[in-house]
Amino acid sequence: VQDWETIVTSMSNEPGVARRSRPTMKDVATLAGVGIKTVSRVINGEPNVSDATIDRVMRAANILDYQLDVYAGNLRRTDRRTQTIGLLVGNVANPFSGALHRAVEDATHDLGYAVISASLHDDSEREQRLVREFLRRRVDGLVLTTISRSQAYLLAEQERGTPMVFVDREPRGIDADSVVSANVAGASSATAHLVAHGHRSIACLGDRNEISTARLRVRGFLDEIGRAGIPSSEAHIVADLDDEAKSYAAVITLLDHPHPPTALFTAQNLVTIGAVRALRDRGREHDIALVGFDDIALADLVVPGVTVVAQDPEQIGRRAAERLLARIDGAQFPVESIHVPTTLIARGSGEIRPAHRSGG
Amino acid sequence: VQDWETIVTSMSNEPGVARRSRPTMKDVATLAGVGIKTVSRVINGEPNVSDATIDRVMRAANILDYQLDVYAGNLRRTDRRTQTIGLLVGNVANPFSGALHRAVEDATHDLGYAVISASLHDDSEREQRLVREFLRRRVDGLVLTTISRSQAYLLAEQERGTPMVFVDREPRGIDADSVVSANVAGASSATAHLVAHGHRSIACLGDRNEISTARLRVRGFLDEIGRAGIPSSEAHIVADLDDEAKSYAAVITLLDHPHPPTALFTAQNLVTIGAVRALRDRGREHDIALVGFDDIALADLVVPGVTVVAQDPEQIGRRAAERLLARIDGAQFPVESIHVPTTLIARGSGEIRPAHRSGG
DNA sequence: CTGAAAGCGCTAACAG
DNA sequence: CTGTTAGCGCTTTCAG
Repeated sequence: VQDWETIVTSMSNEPGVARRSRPTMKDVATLAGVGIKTVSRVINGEPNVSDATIDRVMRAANILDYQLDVYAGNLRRTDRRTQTIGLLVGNVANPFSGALHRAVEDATHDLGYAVISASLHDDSEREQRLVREFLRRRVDGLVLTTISRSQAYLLAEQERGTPMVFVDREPRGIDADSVVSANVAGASSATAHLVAHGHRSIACLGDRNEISTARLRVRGFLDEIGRAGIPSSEAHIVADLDDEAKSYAAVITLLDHPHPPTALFTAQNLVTIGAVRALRDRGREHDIALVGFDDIALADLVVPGVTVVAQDPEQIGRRAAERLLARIDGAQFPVESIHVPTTLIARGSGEIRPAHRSGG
Repeated sequence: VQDWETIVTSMSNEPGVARRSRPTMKDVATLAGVGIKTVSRVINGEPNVSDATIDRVMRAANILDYQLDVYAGNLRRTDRRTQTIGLLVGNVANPFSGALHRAVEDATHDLGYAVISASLHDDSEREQRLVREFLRRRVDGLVLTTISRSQAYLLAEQERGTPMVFVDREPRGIDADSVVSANVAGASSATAHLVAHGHRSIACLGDRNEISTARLRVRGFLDEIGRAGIPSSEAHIVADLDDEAKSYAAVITLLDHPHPPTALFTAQNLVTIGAVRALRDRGREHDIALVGFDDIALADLVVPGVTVVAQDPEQIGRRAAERLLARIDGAQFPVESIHVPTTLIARGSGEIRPAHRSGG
């Protein structure tokens, strides 16, 4: 061992220079007195190395605090795996994105994958820039939430064999796996719930129409309005509410109208929160019904409890990750679009009945 | 252009094989009819290339859908930059972590950095495994939330020049930058707020004692209890509540006691939520005061509103990222521990006064 | 069971 | 303004 210390010392940079350089396999090989390929075998857990050699190599690696360079190895490796996946979510600070992220992490962590994550912020250029950054880092697969009109820019990458699974929103211009909520069915069930409680004047407030899920939720709403035989003139639709403030303002406007709707269907979590605040500020939270799409934190503790159609971001993330991992492993099953069901959770706000109007 | 198509076709793999291989700089160089170094110059935006050549190269790169391999380049580059940073947060699904993550992403995105993120889950072994995975991917810097007794395992890495900034919790066994909330001061102010509203029997409910911030918040609580001249026998301390269910159960136990405290200080966001639910379920939310550490979503819409000492995860993340970027750029300022102030937000629950007791 | 040589995709250092 | 050569840290291939 004393010999080793001498070697280690002699390997350090010029005296006086504090920064010691990062050890390579060659350094470990020199210290252990073996060839570089033997170090590679030990570090990667390959067979056909004697126990004594393994021990020598591991001791040397520990002394030097050696860390394999994943990407350097990947360069020569035939399968070109970086053990890294790229995850694009709506916004890492949004609870839906967080739950999705968590599920992807859980499904991939034990297999040694690292996750490069980024926020889309519903910006088309940003989407493409971020995907490009993932690709420049040679991720083994992509889990993507998108906003661009078309994902055809990924066709060449797909042809090259990079697995990709789209989450939350289905892709366009490319045929690839996707895992999304049952948006139409979920929006329908929310609307049906309000209709069942006697409402005929219902407003639907949603996100930017550019977003496919926003459009699908409006469709589900209108489907149900039609089924209930409600004239479309009774169905107010407000779109392009992409943050809480806009939602709040829109709901205030509705409430201040001479004939406000008796119920609201808010088609996105931030829109729901804006609506709850507006109802509260106008003191109408107990007489105007509300059902939101996507669950929100503490919804059961607000008064009245906020009725929602809950999505299942954990399941979306888990199934997307499983699918991606199978593709990375070379599985050849057909492309599929998986729809994850939503769940209506009644908590009070959605069960408010309309006040009897004298006329009109 | 027709010549190019011929070349492209001839470069594709054997006919019948769908999977076209990923183009390299050499492929782009061949197609553009220039040397590989010229391609490198164009792709990296280096000077001294004629406009005509730039155009030829860019056209070839676009035809082939060429994407630079960041890590292959890094291998030879003198500064060894991967333009990637490693971020370890408590739990990507926790709002505090999400806000922190968002701030780090915002501060680094425009500079071309990618963020590899992972969840600590307050598991010491997991911490070290994840940090190792970051290092194996040669991140340019680390932003870390930790739980291990000591971070001395990072000393060699630090000596090697890898910048690291600790967030939320200060490191031990290593001298490095950190950005944390003013935990003691924040807990004191929460406690002082309750004392100022007439409480003398206050319970402090917190996370696992193993976690440094949990200990600091208890210290802040006890400091204030002492300053107020309250005998420590009046100060109930319940620790090791690391999820909402445990917190709920602990609060139920307290409330069912013959002489429950008149006020609660919950020292972590999930603990606060568990307490709110327990108070509600026992119908005591209007007569037992509550102040939480760390803000929670919709706290203002719950009845009564939940008074909290809010942390500032955005600022923590932003300052940590700024510090890290400066270090990556070679800045040599001294190691610092930055304490980010907290803000007391009164919403109702913390302003409840104790009921007058008949005796003792 | 072990090691030497070649080369992955790229950039540094030079030479034109 | 452009190209050639060497070599980053590793794995592959193949020879012991």
